[in-house]
Amino acid sequence: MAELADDVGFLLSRASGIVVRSVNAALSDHGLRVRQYSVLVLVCDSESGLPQREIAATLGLDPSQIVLLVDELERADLVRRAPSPADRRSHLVVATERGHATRAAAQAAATVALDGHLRRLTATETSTLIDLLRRVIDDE
Amino acid sequence: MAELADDVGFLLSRASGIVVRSVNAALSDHGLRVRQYSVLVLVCDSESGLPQREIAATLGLDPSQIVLLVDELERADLVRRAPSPADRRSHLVVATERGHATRAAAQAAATVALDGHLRRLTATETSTLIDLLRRVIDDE
DNA sequence: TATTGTTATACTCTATAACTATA
DNA sequence: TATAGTTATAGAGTATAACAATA
Repeated sequence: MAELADDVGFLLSRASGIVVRSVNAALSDHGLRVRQYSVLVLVCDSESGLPQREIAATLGLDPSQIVLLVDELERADLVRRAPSPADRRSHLVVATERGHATRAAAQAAATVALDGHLRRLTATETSTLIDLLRRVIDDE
Repeated sequence: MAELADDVGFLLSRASGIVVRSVNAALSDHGLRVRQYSVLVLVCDSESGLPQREIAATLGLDPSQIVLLVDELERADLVRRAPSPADRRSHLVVATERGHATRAAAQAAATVALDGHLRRLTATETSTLIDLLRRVIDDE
């Protein structure tokens, strides 16, 4: 990896920066940024809500960061903290009606923004990229 | 892209975060972080130094950010600002002897850290990843 | 007028440590 | 004693705007 243009680390952070920036711009119409959005998506896709610890693990963030993200989502009435029936220490983060609706609209906007950056890749190449990125991540 | 695990944006930022974190840890022995390091690499690989504007464009950063990065590298005696013969507004950032030596050692450390995350990918797959990332970036 | 480098500022993201209430 | 959530803080990264010197 002599050249910077061949450095996977550099390319990853550059690509990530570019994509995150434009997805953030697309999400701003919905009052979201990528981090809040990814929490919302996880919660919406869960059956009966998720404990914050699990959200943190899935997103690779520290649990203390989830607190603030959920605070913001709760303030916007997109999710709420429900008591966990099994463990009184734990909250289950559950999406509200408004949360589900916002997620759908936000996801549509995010997809458009993302697709703009993937338009030079075929569907097969995009799948390959996803597979390769997953294997880099799983390695952690 | 229903699932978060299939979202290229999420995967990119997650992979980038993981790799940057461990490359930063590897570079810390050399008093560098990835952003300073990437400036150093660019400067070392240039024939006769680079104007800051060009560094900014290549790295996708704002010129005002380059000022601080070059300040730090200069303070560590890894680069120096030389007057540009052609344009008195512009400085050419040039690597010092110490800069070249540090770059070599830092690059070796960064490569080890990076390879740790790529070990599940074949050489061909790594090349494919590089190609795909470049095409996502070029699209900007 | 436009461009290079610079300074300043504000905001977001990341990283830790410590605290509380429960288990 | 360990774990879930929380609070606090500091540092790094990102985004803009404005300015002086020079083109």
